Amino acid sequence: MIQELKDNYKDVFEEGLINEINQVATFKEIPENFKIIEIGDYIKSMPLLLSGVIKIFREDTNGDELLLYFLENGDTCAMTLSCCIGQSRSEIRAVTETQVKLLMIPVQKMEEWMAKYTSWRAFVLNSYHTRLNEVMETVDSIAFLKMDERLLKYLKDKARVTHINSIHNTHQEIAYELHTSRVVVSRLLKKLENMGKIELNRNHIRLVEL
Amino acid sequence: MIQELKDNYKDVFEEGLINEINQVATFKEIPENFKIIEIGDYIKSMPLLLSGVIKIFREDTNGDELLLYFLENGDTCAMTLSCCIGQSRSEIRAVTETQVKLLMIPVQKMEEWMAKYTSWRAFVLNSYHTRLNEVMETVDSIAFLKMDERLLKYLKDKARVTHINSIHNTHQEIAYELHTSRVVVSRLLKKLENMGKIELNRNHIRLVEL
DNA sequence: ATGCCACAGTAACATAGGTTACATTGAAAA
DNA sequence: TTTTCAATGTAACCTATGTTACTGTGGCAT
Repeated sequence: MIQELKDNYKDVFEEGLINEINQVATFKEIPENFKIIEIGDYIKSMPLLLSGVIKIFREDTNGDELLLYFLENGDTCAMTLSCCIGQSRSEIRAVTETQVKLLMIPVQKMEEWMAKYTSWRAFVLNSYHTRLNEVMETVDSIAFLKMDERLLKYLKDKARVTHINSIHNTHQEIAYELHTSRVVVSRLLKKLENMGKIELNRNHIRLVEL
Repeated sequence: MIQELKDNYKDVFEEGLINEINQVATFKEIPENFKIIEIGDYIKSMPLLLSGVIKIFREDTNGDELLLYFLENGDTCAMTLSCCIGQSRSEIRAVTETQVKLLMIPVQKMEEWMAKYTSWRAFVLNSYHTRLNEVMETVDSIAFLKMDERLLKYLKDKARVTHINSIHNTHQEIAYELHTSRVVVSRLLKKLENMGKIELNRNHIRLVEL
């Protein structure tokens, strides 16, 4: 029995389902900063996150990208869910933020379990619900917040999901994820530092308050 | 038997399900510009759209609002779906754009059918998939497009869902839906008119090309 | 016909954020 | 230690969009 599966999902799935997952799922360990899914990919199996953090990106036709949200332990990517079901291509890119452990579940099992297990149906629907809310929160950020507020939110979100009070990123990387420019990020970070909200160091940023 | 139910869903749902829907659903006819769901509402039954167009809005804490997307014939609001299931409050506002006809389905039936009917499961999952993609398209618009491009896209989307080549809105109303100001909308509409893409008239705008 | 008023046009200005260019600095490599 | 270079700081400028304020106008009500 895969230990993380039992630890993370024993209160979510009934025992029979956990056993089935244990039998058919493939365990994978993937290093930090690794591209798991690219836009346009066909999805053959559904990932279930056991540990670590995954970043989900959206990209436009010019290659500009934007961070949509983070996936944490216990999450699954609803985008991938619907790609599995709908036989359609991925609309997003998934990149590991930290080292991750995950289970890959064959698509046909997904369908089978939808009919068979109440807990699986609840899980799938709940994943969609969570993801939908997450994308809407992203809409809120872009539509209603100014760049300095978005930047601070980004830093706090990143600290939350990684459980580290310190962000190890260059300004350029942050700029890509927020779809702005390095100069703007540097400018606003300095402003946040002057306000006493963060401390700037080379290659990492410390949040003063969480 | 509700005629629109049969007409719209005979290829989507198996006959038994259509009969069940016909028995338990309540038929409603609602006039144009009517608020169906407000942010914070508890949802007791799930709406199924038979005809007409519904607008879905997001709002921030200052009361600023933003159009997320339109619902058309055959759609259901996935937000509502997940509110039903998760017992949570609505995160969005729903307003009729045209007169609409819809069926209200009790929540407990939804759950029951998830176990019983393959076609219902497919429908629910497909709704989530579509809605998720729609919100992501909204993210794209806000993140990657300039206001004049967003404006033109808005006009085209509205023309598409209403099947009318002419938009009957004041500049102020458009400004609210795009979360910008009336002056900006007027300015950019004039620019689009000069480019030959639209024709401006009092209280309505005609799209030259679709 | 006349007055009223919501709607639209437009100028002038303010500001956030994007762009270019260059200086400074910390840390790793030689 | 010295060199090197990615990372950061910062000034100066540009553009899109938001804001304020005022004008013009079509159509309805009296």
